[in-house]
Amino acid sequence: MTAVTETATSPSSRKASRPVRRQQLIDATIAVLARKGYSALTVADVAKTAGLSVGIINFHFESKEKLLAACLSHLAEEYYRNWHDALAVPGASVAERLQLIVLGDFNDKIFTPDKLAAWIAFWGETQGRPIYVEICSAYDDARTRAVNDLCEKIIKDGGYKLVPGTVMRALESLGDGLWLGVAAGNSQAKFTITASQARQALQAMLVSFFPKHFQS
Amino acid sequence: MTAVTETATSPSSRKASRPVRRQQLIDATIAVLARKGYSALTVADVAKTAGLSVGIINFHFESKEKLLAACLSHLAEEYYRNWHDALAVPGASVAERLQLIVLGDFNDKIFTPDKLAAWIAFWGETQGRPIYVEICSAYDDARTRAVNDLCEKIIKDGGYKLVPGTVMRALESLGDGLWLGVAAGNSQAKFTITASQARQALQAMLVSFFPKHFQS
Amino acid sequence: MTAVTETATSPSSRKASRPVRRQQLIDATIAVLARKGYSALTVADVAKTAGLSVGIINFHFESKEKLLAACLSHLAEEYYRNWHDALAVPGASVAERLQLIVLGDFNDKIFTPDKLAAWIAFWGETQGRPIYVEICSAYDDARTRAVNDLCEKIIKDGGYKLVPGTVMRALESLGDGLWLGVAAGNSQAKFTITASQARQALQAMLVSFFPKHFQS
Amino acid sequence: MTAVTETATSPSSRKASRPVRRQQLIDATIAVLARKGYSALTVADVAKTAGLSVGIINFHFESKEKLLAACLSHLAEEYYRNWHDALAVPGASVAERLQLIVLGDFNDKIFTPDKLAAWIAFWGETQGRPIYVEICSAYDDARTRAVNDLCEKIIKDGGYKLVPGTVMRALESLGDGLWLGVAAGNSQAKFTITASQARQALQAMLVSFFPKHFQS
DNA sequence: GATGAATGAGCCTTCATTCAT
DNA sequence: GATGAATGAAGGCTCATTCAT
Repeated sequence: MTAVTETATSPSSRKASRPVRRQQLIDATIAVLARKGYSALTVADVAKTAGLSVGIINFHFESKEKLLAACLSHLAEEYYRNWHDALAVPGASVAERLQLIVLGDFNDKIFTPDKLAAWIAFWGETQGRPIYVEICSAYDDARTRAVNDLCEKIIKDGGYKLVPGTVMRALESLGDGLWLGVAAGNSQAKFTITASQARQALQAMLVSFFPKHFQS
Repeated sequence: MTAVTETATSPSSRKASRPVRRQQLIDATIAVLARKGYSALTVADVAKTAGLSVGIINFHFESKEKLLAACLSHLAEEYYRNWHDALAVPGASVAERLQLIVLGDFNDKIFTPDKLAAWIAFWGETQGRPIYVEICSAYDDARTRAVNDLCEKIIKDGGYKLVPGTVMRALESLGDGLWLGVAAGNSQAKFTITASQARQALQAMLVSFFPKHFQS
Repeated sequence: MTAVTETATSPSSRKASRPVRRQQLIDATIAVLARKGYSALTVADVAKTAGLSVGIINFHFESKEKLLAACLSHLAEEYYRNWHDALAVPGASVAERLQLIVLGDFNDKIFTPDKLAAWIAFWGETQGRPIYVEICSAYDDARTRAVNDLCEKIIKDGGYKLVPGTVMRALESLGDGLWLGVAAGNSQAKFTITASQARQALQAMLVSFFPKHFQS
Repeated sequence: MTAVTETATSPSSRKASRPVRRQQLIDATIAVLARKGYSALTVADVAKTAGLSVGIINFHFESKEKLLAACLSHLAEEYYRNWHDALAVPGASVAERLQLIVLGDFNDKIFTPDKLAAWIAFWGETQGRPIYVEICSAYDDARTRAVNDLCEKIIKDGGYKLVPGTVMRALESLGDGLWLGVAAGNSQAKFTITASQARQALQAMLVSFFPKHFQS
């Protein structure tokens, strides 16, 4: 029962299935992005990291550009699924849901040093690359709306004197800023933020905004 | 009395002084960073934007790498001076000082679309480029300490049940996240943040954390 | 009696005989040569045009180079057979034979847009590829000698004041030039040559050189 | 009077004028085309042949493709000027003009082994490269018309029973075919055509078509 | 026999840097 | 000081060839 039947398309086999190879290359891209940043990433790096040859990238992605776009899409979708699944918990109160969605950004699945660094790398390249904005915007809108809804309900429920949009924006931006801060801390030491400090900051904000719903 | 002392250092004069040329090139770098992003920036772009020849860059900065480092240093120092000068206002209360330092990040001097975009571009390239972290860290430490001090004093003064470090981190990260959000909004439209919304979010947080010191 | 002997060698059968597969690939090569030219031809193109996989080419021809050589050999031999068979007509006069051999170059069998284009493509790659010259030279020599013989006989027979070699060269070169001209006309429009105009030019030359043997 | 003042922009000077560099690179392209053929030509070859670095090609021509197009344009224009200037001889009869234009294709200026080979290389790549056809067609039309006019006049003048278009086509195609034949002879030996034999063939054709105007 | 994913050498192109003018 | 043509290393992409299936 506990045995896991490995599929025939393990990454190391000479002929892996298309999706497997693509994922393998996307993972390698994230790793290289984290190690060298966007501007210094080369397809040779990615191929080497994946343990494959350079030609394979254009074979599976047509171009470096499309590999990167696919990588961002992957991250965006994974991020989306993470908070979306969190909301699916049955029987959770509105406040619990808000906490789940907001603090869920620091889950082990998506909150890894490499993925964080990859996200920042993409953010930095948004200028002059409208495609990256496009890739994210649909997912982002859904997220923004979801958080806004929860804030609205809690505000009404608690009779808080707060503007939902402002609170939503504050929570979301704080999350982004903390990711940035944590990511900066990966490379060096002094005065940077740890994941648990990040969660505390977020929690403090929830408590502060909605004292009737959250306790430190 | 009739002599125009600025003449020799006008950017358009054929023989401008070193500092003037350097500033001219740094400004052009910021503009290109905003227009094309870090990875697509070329020295030819910068030179053209500055209305100068390519050769001049290596003459004044030795290399592209050093030009970019100088550009980041310029941004970091300008940012530093902005909040540091804000604190120098005589006779301001602690709460007023905190507000000044936190909302001062949205001053017209440093909060311009191009400079914002340039900052994001540099953040994205922090990975594998320790120099960029080094350039900022001294300034950042001072800032972190300054905000932390103010939070400590306000917490003590108001008897708030809050951990200064956590509040400091929340305020600073929110600021970063809002910059990110505003920058993203420069390129596209839906659901993004404006500068005034950013200030409101920051203000809401201050009010929420320190209700005795701040009112919406 | 009811057995269909051809079945096993139909091009579409999974296991076609070697000669059939080779011919299929040579035909595809001619088609690609005509569509894209020599320098842009890829084995993937050829394979796709033939409806086969890339691997099959090296299996049947060892290399791209050898496929192309085989293709040229095929064209050269087909061309050779075309005029050689024409000469085999029994009871034809010398003049008739010359006309058959010279105008036979415009027969439907060998004078097709694709084959013409393929020939021109090979001519263009003669430089630095002695093999192509070698492939053709044996066939060419035979042809040259045959046409020269016929010219000699007609000149002697008609008492013309002409040098056989010069006439032979003129006729053969005119043929080549007309092929070139017709091929050029395949891709565009204005002022180019049609097959019937080509035949007229050749005929006009025969009439002009040998008025006693040919009439327009 | 005999002293030739070399201009300041000799090809070997570090900063030659744009036209000089371009011509230098076009000449090198012709040489490489003749040595290796179209498909094997690399920009590294061209640069090396010109004694310059690879980067210079894209600097002066943007791309390999445009270098080749410029090369063909150069050949086409040079060819055009050659016969056009030949027609400018004052006091020449119509027959003399036809001879000048037709045999002028074998002038030392344009009839060199390298240029011949380059022409053939381009002819071979006409398929799928409409640009090459476009480059030549305007020049070609003018030429076709000029030869046609001369044929018309001679036919009328001599009362020949010939169709001008057919004669024109025969002369022009013979010229093309002879170029092809001579070019083939550059690389090998047996039974190929020399320049003088080519001129004889052309002359024989003129004599044959227009016996009252030309004598062998 | 046949397939097509995988490999990697080779080529075009870009661009930071140099240096003669 | 300033210019911009020239250099050449580095990187992305193509594609002939291989080989596990």
